[in-house]
Amino acid sequence: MKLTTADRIIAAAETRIRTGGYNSFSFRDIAKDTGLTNAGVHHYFPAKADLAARVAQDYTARFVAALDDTPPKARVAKLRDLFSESVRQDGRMCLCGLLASESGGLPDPVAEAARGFFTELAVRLEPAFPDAEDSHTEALRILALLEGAVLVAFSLSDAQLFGRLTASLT
Amino acid sequence: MKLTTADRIIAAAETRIRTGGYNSFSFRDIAKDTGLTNAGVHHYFPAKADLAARVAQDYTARFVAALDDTPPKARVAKLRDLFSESVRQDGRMCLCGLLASESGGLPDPVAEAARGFFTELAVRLEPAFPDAEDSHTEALRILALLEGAVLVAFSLSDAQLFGRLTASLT
DNA sequence: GAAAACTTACCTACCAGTAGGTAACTCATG
DNA sequence: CATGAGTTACCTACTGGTAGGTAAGTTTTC
Repeated sequence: MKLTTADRIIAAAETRIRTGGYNSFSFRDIAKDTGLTNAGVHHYFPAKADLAARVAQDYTARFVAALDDTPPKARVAKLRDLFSESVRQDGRMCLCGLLASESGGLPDPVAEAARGFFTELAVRLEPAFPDAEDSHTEALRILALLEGAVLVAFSLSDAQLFGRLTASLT
Repeated sequence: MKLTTADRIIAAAETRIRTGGYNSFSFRDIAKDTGLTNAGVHHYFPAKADLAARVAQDYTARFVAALDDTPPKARVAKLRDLFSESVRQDGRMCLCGLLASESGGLPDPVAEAARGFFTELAVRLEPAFPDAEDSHTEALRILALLEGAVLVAFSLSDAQLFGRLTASLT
């Protein structure tokens, strides 16, 4: 199954954003990455915000799908694995963690898409804490720890560090 | 005590970076903020990387000084307070957390300055864990949790959330 | 009066986004 | 089955605006 042009654009944009953030890439960069021209990219995504929001939505959807396919009790460990892969394989930041941190200066749809990553995943993590007093906060605590661990490991360029920082999540 | 022009530039740049990241502000923005011109800002900081690196160094120095003034056992709580203030008062991200997440696309001196935030603070947190097997990792774990909590609270625009996410640090 | 602190004026490079065209494909009609 | 209408997927060429940065002059301060 071949990737559509739109998907290749999305993939290129994800890589670009995950290395330097929303303002670090241009349509021309994406054009070079995909073999298109500036206008060719605009044909699929009229505005930069459209593209970035779509990238964040697709990224979130992948995580959501993986959690929905995992029994509640195993979801924390599953999410840790997903984040771990992200750091280890790509040596890159979490896309939505990066966008969230920049969200003060982002177009609204992009900031909202980044927010969606946390709210959507939190909902899927809550069933993992059936006995907790406040399972929502508990879920967000997991996400905060994972995001922080990715951030520190990424900054220090130490892929193994992520595992040590999140050892408490079994 | 009046602020020097250089310090006003640094303060303006810190605010700008903390809302949208390194690539979201320009010399012209800083000029407007300080009442100077584009070239006036360049007079103090020849290149953008110089300015951003200096902002990160000053930011780090403030945290370092506060921890050095605090007895080892109270440092984790102190750092939590500092981060909490950062979120509550300003409603902004941690400067070095943001820069660290963008560091894949940043000039080297800036990325290194952001890294310095973690390494410097980790060293000061280690004495808080005299019995730990690996006090360095323990210190980085604290930093990861704090950064993640700031990130999530910032993204969801919920200042109180930070307190709940970091309740385990007493 | 010399150094420090600026300003005006400018350059080159790049940005997101647009106007208008073209080649190829789909699909209904005769 | 052929034809023409409409659509998709691009491209070339360009716009107004902004980016970081600089050269040279003016003002302020000591």
